[in-house]
Parts: sequence; structure tokens; C-alpha cells
Amino acid sequence: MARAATTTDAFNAVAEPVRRQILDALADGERRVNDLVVLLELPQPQVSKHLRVLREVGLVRVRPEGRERIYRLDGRSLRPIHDWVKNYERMWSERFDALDDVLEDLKKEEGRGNDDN
Amino acid sequence: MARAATTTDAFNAVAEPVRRQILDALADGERRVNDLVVLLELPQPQVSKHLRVLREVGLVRVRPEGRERIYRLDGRSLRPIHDWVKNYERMWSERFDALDDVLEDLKKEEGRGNDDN
DNA sequence: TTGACATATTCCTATATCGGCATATGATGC
DNA sequence: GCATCATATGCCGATATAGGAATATGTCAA
Repeated sequence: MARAATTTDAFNAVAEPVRRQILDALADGERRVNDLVVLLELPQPQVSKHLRVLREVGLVRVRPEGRERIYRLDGRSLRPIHDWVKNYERMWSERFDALDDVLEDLKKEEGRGNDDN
Repeated sequence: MARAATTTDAFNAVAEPVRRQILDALADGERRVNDLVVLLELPQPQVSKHLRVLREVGLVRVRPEGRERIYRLDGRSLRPIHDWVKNYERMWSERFDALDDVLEDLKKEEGRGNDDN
């Protein structure tokens, strides 16, 4: 086995910068393929191929409209990523430092519960 | 050009499941390489190689201690990921639905400010 | 029907990935 | 020094990836 297929999960799909660009573009609302082509200044096949990957992991949905295809964001597949990174938020956010302080204070004031962490 | 180098950014580094496992293991505290080997039940070279990638994107730091090497999580490089996905949170979180409701109410009543984080 | 437009797919090449195995480097203790 | 432990690196093969170019599919319009 070589590398995990990008088509497998959202983590891999989103590791590709162009695909993130596409998602960001779709965040403003649905778009036709060609709108994305123009917007991202990329060759059309490349866009279509990335859209395919995004489709396969459920990050976007298509709606045909005449000869055009309207792509729409479906961000729910991003949730696992969000939930995963969220556990690390404390490592950079001062908000969490503040929270830690509060917790420490609580421990001290709250009496002599001998909890160590 | 083929695929983006995993060593490039956190997005790519984290797309690999084993590396996420490693980070999760390190979230509990620093660990020697061999601890990780035992914990994840993986061949040592594989662990070392993944650690190298994680090191190169700044997700972990090493501290030599005798003939051992203690790896430590440095979650700050995860921040770009967190910030990016956070923009999509509204797409699955009911909290945001609630927030939307609040905003609607505010529009209607124009009266009181209700702080939801 | 025919031709123009919109999008998807196929074929191709270069690359870099992951894992396995063997080995190198480096530190410790005798 | 030498053997051992702990970790890192090198080389290998298989795979699949991203991008390019050409082409296929599908839809509309005259």
C-alpha cells in the first residue's frame, strides 16, 4: 500500500490547496463550474476533477441546470476535522489560558480538594 | 508535479491517519519514540518517519534525553486548520441555527442583546 | 441535424508517498 | 574497546496523485 486515497475522507480531500479554494469559493453560494474556472483561473478539467473528489467525499453536491452544473457546498463532512482540531485549540488560544487560570483559582478557593492534574 | 508534499503544511501532515494517532497520543503528554511504537503497535521505523514529517511541519518537538528522544506536541501549527474549518462550522452546528434565530429575533424586536458565545 | 457551448472523462507522465526491511548513527554500561 | 539499547535513515517497490492535452458526453439553439 502506498498512500491513502484522497478520495477517502475529508482530511485528505482538504489537504489539497486548490480544493480548499474551491470550497471557499462555494462558501459564498452555489456556482457553476465555469464560474469556478474563471474565479480560480484554472483549466476547466482540473476544476472538474477536483470537484469530483469533493463530490466523492460528500463535501459538495451538484444540481444540473440545463447544460450547466451548479455546485453547492455541503460542509457537514468537515465536521470530523473540526471536532478533531478543536481538541488542540487550547494549545494556541489565550482564551484557554484564561480558562485554565480560572480553573486553578477555583481549585484553590473551592477548598482543599487534593486533586492533582 | 505530482502531489503536494506532506512535509509542506499541517493540512497535508494531518491527512495521514497514523500521524493523527501520533498527535493524539502526544496530546496526553510527551512520549519516547518507543512508547509510541508500543502504543500504536507499529514498526519503529514507520513511527520515526512519521515523527520526522510532524517535526518538519512544526507539529512536534524533540528533546533528547540520554539515548532516548522525547517527543512533545506543539499544536500551534494546527491553528490554520482550525481557523479554516471554523468558518464552516455553521453548516452543521445547531448552535449556529440558534444564533440565527437570535439574530432574527433581534431584527424583529430590535430590543435586547443576548450573548451566545 | 448541425454546430456551439458546458462539463466530464480518459490517457499520459513525473513525482512523491507509504510501508518493509536492512542498516546507520548515537548513547550507555561493562 | 565492545555489545546493547534507542532512534534515524537509506533503499526498495507499489501505488495514486496532480496536472496537461485531447476527447467524450450532454444540452441548447438555429
